[in-house]
Amino acid sequence: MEYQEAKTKFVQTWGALGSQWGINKTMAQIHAFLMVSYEPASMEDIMEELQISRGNASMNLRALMDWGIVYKEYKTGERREFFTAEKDLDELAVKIARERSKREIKPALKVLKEVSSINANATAAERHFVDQTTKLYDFVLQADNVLDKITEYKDNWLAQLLVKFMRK
Amino acid sequence: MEYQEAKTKFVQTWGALGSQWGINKTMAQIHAFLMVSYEPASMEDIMEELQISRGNASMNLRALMDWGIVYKEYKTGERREFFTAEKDLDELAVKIARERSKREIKPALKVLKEVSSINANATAAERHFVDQTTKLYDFVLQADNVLDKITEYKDNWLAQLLVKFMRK
DNA sequence: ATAAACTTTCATTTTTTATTGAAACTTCAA
DNA sequence: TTGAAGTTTCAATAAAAAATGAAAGTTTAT
Repeated sequence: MEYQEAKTKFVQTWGALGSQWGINKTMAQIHAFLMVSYEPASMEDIMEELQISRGNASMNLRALMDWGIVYKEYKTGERREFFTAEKDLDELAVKIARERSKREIKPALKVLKEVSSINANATAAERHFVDQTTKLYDFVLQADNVLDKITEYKDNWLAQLLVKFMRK
Repeated sequence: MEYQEAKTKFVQTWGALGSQWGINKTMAQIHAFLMVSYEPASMEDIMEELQISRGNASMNLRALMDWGIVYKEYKTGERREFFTAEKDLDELAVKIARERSKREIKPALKVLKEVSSINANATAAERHFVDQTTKLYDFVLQADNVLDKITEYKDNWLAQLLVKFMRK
């Protein structure tokens, strides 16, 4: 396989993976492209490489910056803006985990708490509902806490986790 | 909040969450509904509760059974099939983790290995590409291994994980 | 202050994904 | 072995999500 072919394949695959995880395809592709770019890329570079429109590039770059996994860079004497991706994988994982916790897990917890706190124990079905949603609340809360703890380590959390589990 | 209202809210919320995680909305809603159903539900019950067509219900129930998180049940003397959800949350998490590893992580690893193994070190850009994709391969492989290890525990893996991390 | 160089926004269009529903299929009791 | 009761399939349709592109908005050098 040639370099160019490999690069395209990588970007496409990462994009497809993204869309299975609730991140839109282009957003994942831009990130993939920047991850393997040796130098910061301009918006033109990105549009060219991924064959996407200016608007699309602009919106997805903004989203990536909101997530904190892509940065703007300025080159002295250059009017244009350049972009780079967070390349440290531990840092990347931590940022993604935090963002998803904030956007998805926290709001879900709120709803779980609400629905599990209703006053309903007249019938067996009602008691079962309260019981199940309470368990789910506890479970998700605990999972979110583990995520928090893990991301506190930042550097090398994954390796540490593996060691811990190997030891068992 | 009343029982019925809470139930609907729970099903809707779980459905929305599902679609952010690459599981389609109806599939997640059916699962949520079955999770909090006191008794096994028939396809009619599900169609009625979620206001969906027979085909939709059938296809998504099949998918849930393929994932191993919904089971068919037969009642003696009843022609119809009934469905229940896996209600043990540890078991549920393990099954979902395994399924996604198989469907998404394993194929991604294969591509990462491919593209990181190309013979390309003529330019700095090429060397950077190989370097980055190799790191990514190692990282994802390690993450997948941790997932494997964790899910081996089955019962209570989450609590154990928390304990391990608290101790540190 | 101006205009060239560049970026952002958002109404419209395209693409992708999910849903419907009717026909085909299966199962079982009589 | 038939047909009623139920389930599955899949081509057609609908809904949702993403992408386009042109106009509006910024920034900066002169």
